[in-house]
Amino acid sequence: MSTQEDLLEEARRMASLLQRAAEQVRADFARSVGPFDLPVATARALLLLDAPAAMRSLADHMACDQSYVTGLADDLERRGLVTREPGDDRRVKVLTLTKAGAALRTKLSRAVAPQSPVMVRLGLADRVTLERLLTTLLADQP
Amino acid sequence: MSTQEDLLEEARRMASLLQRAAEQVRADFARSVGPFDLPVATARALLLLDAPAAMRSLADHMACDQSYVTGLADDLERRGLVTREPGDDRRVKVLTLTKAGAALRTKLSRAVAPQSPVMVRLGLADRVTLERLLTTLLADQP
DNA sequence: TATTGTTATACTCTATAACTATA
DNA sequence: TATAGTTATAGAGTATAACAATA
Repeated sequence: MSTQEDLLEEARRMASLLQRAAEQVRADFARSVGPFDLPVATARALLLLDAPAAMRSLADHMACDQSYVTGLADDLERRGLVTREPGDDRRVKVLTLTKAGAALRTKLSRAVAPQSPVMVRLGLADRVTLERLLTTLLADQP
Repeated sequence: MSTQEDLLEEARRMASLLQRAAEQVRADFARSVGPFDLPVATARALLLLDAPAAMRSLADHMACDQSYVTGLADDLERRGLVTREPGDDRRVKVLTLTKAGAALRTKLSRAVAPQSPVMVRLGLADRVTLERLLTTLLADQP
């Protein structure tokens, strides 16, 4: 009997499962976005632009650098999906969906969410449990 | 009643939690490997070389391209941790841990798993549940 | 003809640093 | 002084394509 080895093996298995689940989520999102001819990051930004938002705020929500958001905003603007206008504080630029942007965002959200493996493969009770476990796992993370 | 926006929001929240959990696992692995002065990918290869393996086989286990393994094998060999010798099929090169490689692999495996956040933050019952949910989520994946 | 491993190169994603214009 | 956004550049990580040796 080897309790220590069992624990190590369990840790390895859990780590692998979490990595694969995350990869599945990424791959599924990319697959859902594919038909829309949008870069994945651009699609993610579009979906987050539920309401008008400062670029800095979008960077926070995407957990990325502000300089990266500049490129995404360029792309969204080039495609006519957002406007980029000064806010009250004139350093800020507010991204607001155009009519076309809102329409595309709606189509995108209809394509993305229902096909998500988490929503398809797990029932409501399981999703609630999974959310609780992952939240515990991530508690007090920096 | 559940609107489209509610579904999207739930899917997004679950995706985010899974991404963050996976990132936590990666960060923890990197932190554990840190003191060993090995690149993360090299450390991962070292841990997988439990037994001698063809480079192609290692690429399969790491889910990466063969050309990438060439670089890892170069690194491991440079450090004196593996030998790289022709197999029966002389196209194949077999990676085998040296004495130093085996010793380092043992130390590494002891350092990596025990402080894993999954093991520390979740009790046994929760880990069993999480494993069941993730396995369901990943069932029948290509 | 197909496969292993190698090499050189290219690509994707994202961050860092320096800058400007406001505040 | 500090912050929002921009620009140019750099780096990590990994793949692609062409190739030689072997099957």
